[in-house]
Amino acid sequence: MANIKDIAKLAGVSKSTVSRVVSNNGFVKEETRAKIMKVMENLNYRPNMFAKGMRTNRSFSIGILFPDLKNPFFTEWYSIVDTISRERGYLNYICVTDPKGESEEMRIDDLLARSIDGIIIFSYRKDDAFIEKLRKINKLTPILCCDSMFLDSGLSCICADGEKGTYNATQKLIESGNRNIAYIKGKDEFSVVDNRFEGYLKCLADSSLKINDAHIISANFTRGCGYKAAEELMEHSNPPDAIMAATDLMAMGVLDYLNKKNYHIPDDVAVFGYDNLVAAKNTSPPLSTIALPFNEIAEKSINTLIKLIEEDKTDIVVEMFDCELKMRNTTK
Amino acid sequence: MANIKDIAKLAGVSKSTVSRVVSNNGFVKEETRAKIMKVMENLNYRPNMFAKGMRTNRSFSIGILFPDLKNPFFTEWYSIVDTISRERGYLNYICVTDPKGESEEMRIDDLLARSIDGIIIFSYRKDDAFIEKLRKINKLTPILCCDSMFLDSGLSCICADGEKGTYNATQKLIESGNRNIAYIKGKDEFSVVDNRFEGYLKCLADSSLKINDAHIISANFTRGCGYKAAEELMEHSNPPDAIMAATDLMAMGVLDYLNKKNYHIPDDVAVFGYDNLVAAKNTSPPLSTIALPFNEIAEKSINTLIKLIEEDKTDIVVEMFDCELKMRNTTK
DNA sequence: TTGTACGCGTTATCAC
DNA sequence: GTGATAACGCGTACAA
Repeated sequence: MANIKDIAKLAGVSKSTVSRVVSNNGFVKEETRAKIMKVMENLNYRPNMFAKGMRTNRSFSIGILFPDLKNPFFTEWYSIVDTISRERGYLNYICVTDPKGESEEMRIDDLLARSIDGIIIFSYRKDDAFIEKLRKINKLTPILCCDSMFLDSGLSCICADGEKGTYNATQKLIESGNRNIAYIKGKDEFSVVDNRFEGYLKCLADSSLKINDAHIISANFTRGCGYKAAEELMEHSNPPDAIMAATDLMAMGVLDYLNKKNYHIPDDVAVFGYDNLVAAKNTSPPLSTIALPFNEIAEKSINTLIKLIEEDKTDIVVEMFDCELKMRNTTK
Repeated sequence: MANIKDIAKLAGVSKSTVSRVVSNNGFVKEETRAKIMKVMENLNYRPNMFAKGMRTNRSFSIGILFPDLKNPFFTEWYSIVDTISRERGYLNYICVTDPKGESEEMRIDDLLARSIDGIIIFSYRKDDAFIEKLRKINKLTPILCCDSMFLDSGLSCICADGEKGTYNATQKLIESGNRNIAYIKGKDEFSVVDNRFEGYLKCLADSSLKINDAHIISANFTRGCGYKAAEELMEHSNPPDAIMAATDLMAMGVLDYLNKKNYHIPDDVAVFGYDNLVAAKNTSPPLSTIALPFNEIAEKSINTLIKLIEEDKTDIVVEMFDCELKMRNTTK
């Protein structure tokens, strides 16, 4: 691949002049610039990132940690993020972390060893030692968290207000006459969406409805788990008249069960999901759910990280986005 | 951060000796080695990847190009690939390419500028100029293609035998008495799965069934497109008694339509998908489909690329995996 | 407005 | 076994 010296020779100038054109700083005569640009075009010149990085200590690489790529949320989110990073000259390392075990910290070390410019992290973990490590790293390499569980950790964080969203959804169910509202939450060790559950609890309390422990189930985020949770709920001596799930995927499992058992939705049982997956429009019946402002969150995440990288490395940015209720046919 | 010179000074040796210890090649007296190791430990020394890369032209990074992350196939595939690359000391850049436009070539240039060690590519494109460019790059930087469309392009390729898989599925439908088998293929400009279509054509020909042009629809890989295609097929004066789709996602759209119009599946119309998505088990009724050997393909892809990188850079490896029919309830 | 010269942290090639 | 030294491609004072 052509280097800056080749360009200089062909354009009949010195490499410093080429460098000035490439990095767009310093004065270059318009004519010279045009000529150099043309040669670069012809040779399809790209600056060597190693050499550049050695001088500037910047890699224009970002590390992104996902705990689980199978969740459609991440891919949706990443499609947007990748577009923006490319536009701004960055490329992303994608690391899939294992929620069990130490792989998160190891992946972070791998990334750091490659002198990445910043890190975006979706995580299951939140123990103090881990947070402390992140905070330390953040002093040199900006970290952006995308889980509400990091809200008060002294780290930058862009996420959706799952508590408020769930609160509003619960309220909607209550307004429609539901009084026995069950909730399928995530397993305790994966506390990513715990704040959603908080919204449910808070709304019941505010509405003076009693919280029935038998109506709260922990499941593992899969459709199958949603199915089983619904089974457990509906076979209970006092079955609920509405089921909320912390994710659409689990809500779809609930629908699978209810449909199979010929329950009438929403009259026998109402169902509320969370995420507004594309697939949620096509369930039978179409799923009422809580929509995150996907695009805004994705755009804000990457733009914020790049801002932190390029401007104020040690700033802490925290922003929460409101969710929106999508009332479809699983609610009255 | 400490560099090799600091270590050398503190250990009272030259940086060449430190380098020999770090990269573990060349002879160093055990005593000297121990002393150097200790100093490195104390200063928490990490080699600078920029300088190292500049010298060796190796980044231990791999670039992966996906045309569309929303297809669950990719995420499934990548989860496996990422695990293996980490084990072998690599990290992956993930680029989402835009099927329309030149973004593929630009992303490849971006990757090359970062001196990635190898490229894995899933692509929509296959024009001669593009292939030629890839072939040229492949002389220096190993490229592995994961689409059957690259089979005869002189590039390394690991993929599933979509032609044979579709041939077998078509045969199965014919054996069950279906005679009017429609096929929903991809748009012509996105020829990724054309070989699947070939299998359909070949089987019809081998079975002396007439190919009805009105029963062949090009659609755009979404669920909605599958729906519309089914609508077009079923409203035709001579509707089919079976519909095959090039992907499960489109087949699911077909089911959406047929269910809505209260067709009886599979008696009125049989349906066959392709991909064996996790979701295909949960459609109503559960979708008969063609399963790719996911894990094997994923493992083989990354291991092959790393082999090409580390051993025989210019070798060409081609391997095709057989598919397996999953007969569920959308077929007789 | 442009060119010269040097250094960034490594590894590789010598010579000792 | 070890050390000096030359690259690798780029950015940037400083000189012209």
